[in-house]
Amino acid sequence: MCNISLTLIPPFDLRVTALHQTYSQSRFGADGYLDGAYVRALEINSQPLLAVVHATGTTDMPFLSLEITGEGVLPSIRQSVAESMTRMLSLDLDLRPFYTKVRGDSLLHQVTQSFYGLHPPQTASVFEAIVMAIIGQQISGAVARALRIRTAQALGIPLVVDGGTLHTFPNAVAFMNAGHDGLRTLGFSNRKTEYILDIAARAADGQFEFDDFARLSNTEVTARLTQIRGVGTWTAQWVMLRALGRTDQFPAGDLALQRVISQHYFDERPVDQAEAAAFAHERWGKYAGLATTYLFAYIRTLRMRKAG
DNA sequence: AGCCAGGCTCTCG
DNA sequence: CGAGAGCATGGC
Repeated sequence: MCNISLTLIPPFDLRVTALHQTYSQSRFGADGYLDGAYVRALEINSQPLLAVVHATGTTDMPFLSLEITGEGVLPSIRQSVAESMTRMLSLDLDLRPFYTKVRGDSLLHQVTQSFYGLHPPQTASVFEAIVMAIIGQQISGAVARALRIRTAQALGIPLVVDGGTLHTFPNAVAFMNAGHDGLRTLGFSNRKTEYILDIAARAADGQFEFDDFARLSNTEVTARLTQIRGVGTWTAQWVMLRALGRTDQFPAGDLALQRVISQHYFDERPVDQAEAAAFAHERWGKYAGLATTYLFAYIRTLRMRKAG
């Protein structure tokens, strides 16, 4: 199987980007960072496969190559896998204007140095982003991570890698087959179970295609997504950040973001959603979504420091 | 033990 | 309209 080379805009650090996707684990559901490679279990045209991305060179001048493994993988899908990886690793995104913008920012300048070359990783589908966001609603990061892993392991298609296993993100039919009881057993609340089953039905109905969202403005996407039960502004913004690459989105309703803003820019004085939104857009402008990614990278290091 | 987590919906003044 | 209850479960 020959490799495909992927073009990108530097700086790009594969390790930092992949570990952001895996919550610093070697394996997290469908994503892995193994032996220096980003590994992702994908289902393309009902075909389970592994996409493996290797990097050589430096962060400022990296070279990426894509390898595809799986049984009976037809050469004809190689191009779609390459496009998925390009999108999921935000390879076409230029970080430099953002770095320039935050040069004078007391917190973000430091964070962008620590995570230099972090491109905001994306989900494989809009459906995946919606479900992942709903899982994360209200509950702590630890609970959300446990639930996400449990869900992938129970409902995704297993693919063996390096003696371990990665699972594809469960498709809509897998959620529907699990049904109400199956999802409750995994630890979803009654409400979230209902939301996700409805969303799975919509996904199976073809309502979450990338192409349909691509031509919609942020406002239009928000309007469309928040019509769905279980999806509020916060969730819609996360979907835009995680699946649609809208790097201007700032989920100001997010408690963790409000806290970090309060601590670093308001001398611990609590800020509410409106204040956080006004601050973020005034300070980071159209890069507020990139600021979100980096702030969460930073927030996660705080938690790990606490735990470890 | 009890309270809070990377929200959202529904209900009730 | 705004305020408040309830939700699942892991960690402190």
